[in-house]
Amino acid sequence: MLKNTKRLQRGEESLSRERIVAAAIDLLDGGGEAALTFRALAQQLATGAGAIYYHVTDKGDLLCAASDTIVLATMAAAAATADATPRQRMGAMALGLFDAIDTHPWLGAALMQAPSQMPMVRILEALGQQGSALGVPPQSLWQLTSALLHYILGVAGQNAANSRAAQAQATQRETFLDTVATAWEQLDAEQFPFTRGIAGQLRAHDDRADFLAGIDLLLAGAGAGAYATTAGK
Amino acid sequence: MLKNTKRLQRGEESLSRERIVAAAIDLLDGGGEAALTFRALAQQLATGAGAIYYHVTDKGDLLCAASDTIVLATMAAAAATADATPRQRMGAMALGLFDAIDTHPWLGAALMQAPSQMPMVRILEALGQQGSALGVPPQSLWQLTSALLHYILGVAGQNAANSRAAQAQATQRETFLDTVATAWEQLDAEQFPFTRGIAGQLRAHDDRADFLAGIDLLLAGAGAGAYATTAGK
DNA sequence: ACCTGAACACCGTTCAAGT
DNA sequence: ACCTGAACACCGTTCAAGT
Repeated sequence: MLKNTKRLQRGEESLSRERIVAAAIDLLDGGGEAALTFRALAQQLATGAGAIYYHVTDKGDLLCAASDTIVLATMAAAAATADATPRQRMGAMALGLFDAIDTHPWLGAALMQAPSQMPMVRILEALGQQGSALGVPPQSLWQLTSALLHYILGVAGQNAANSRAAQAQATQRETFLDTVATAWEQLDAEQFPFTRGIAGQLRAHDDRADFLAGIDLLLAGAGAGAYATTAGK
Repeated sequence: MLKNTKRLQRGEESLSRERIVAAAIDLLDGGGEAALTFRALAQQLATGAGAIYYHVTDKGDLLCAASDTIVLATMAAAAATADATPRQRMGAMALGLFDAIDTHPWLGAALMQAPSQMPMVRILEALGQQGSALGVPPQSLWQLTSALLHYILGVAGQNAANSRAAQAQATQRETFLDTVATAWEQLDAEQFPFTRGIAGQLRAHDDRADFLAGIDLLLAGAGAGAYATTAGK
């Protein structure tokens, strides 16, 4: 069904919010946040820059819609894990988000910019549901979920910044962290003994494992271990 | 001692990194991140936009220097607290950062953008030193400090985004959160039962207290309570 | 050495005009 | 209703030219 008066080529679809969001994700994945431009988007969609505003309010709206597409898929996949305890599903969600941000680094910054919008609400909802199922008492649920959310957001932002920095230097994430570690090791010994000491761990560490360790810390602190006897480690 | 050939008015100082950073902080405090512009900065300093680049590498460098000025003062104040346990000093640092970000909302986003730069390193160092003093075993220190750092960063970013959003709507932070809570209450009951349920708590909650609760969760999870018998609550 | 300010290469967003 | 694309009001950064 054609919505355009203009004759469309075979396989060509009329402009729509979904097509715009899909093209936006392509641009973001390809070249990071800087690559998402209304002009670039218009070119990719073979239309004018102004046409996009007919389907999208804002650049913020666009970023939010792009984020939501990915978050929706990620959370649905994690929630659907069969034969899993609430604790395991919670881990799957956290890990799913971590990986999603790893493959779409722009997602980290996008989530930070709209903390009360749909994508974050979806995450909050999923964490809250698993927390309830875990048996965390209602009075503690707010603090636990918001702490988890803040933590996830912090990791997201950090990863986004790191991959942005790595991209700016045209190096891999790994060699970028190595540069940072070396810089830390050359800090003043009097002022920065601790940072100098852990620089090596920065080089060796496993982002994913550390991320999960933080989630464990929060859940353990909330006493989740007490309710979840079958918690996966 | 004048560095300029040009005759300077009484009280006028030649351009310097410190003067530029101070002016940048003024602009940021006055109008948020959007207000920091090389043109605005040049005007405030009665100079040309290009002159600033003689003292500052980048806009990123400028933001980093501005952040560091505030973080340095904040951490020094918290570390200097007399008659305090390491645990209390840790709380003072976290709270000091929270308040600093509250009065300088742009700081939240700025810290997120440069996670391995000086301002964040200063925070890492301070947390690590207190963690050591607390008696946290060296093997656990990396995970604890990086989890704390991520968490603080997440809260920082969230606060920054909230105050940006409130400013965009020209309302107070409080009425902005009220708007969000109302939106959450109108979400689909089937899909978002948890979020609907805690919307009220979003309205009533105390940011500062929740922030501290998260820190407590992490420290408790790390077993810090075991080493710190005199931990302040 | 330090500063000037015009110029460059971009942005997001708007809007008269078209179909 | 939907699209076009020029125009507007900005950006950060550079650089020849000045002192």
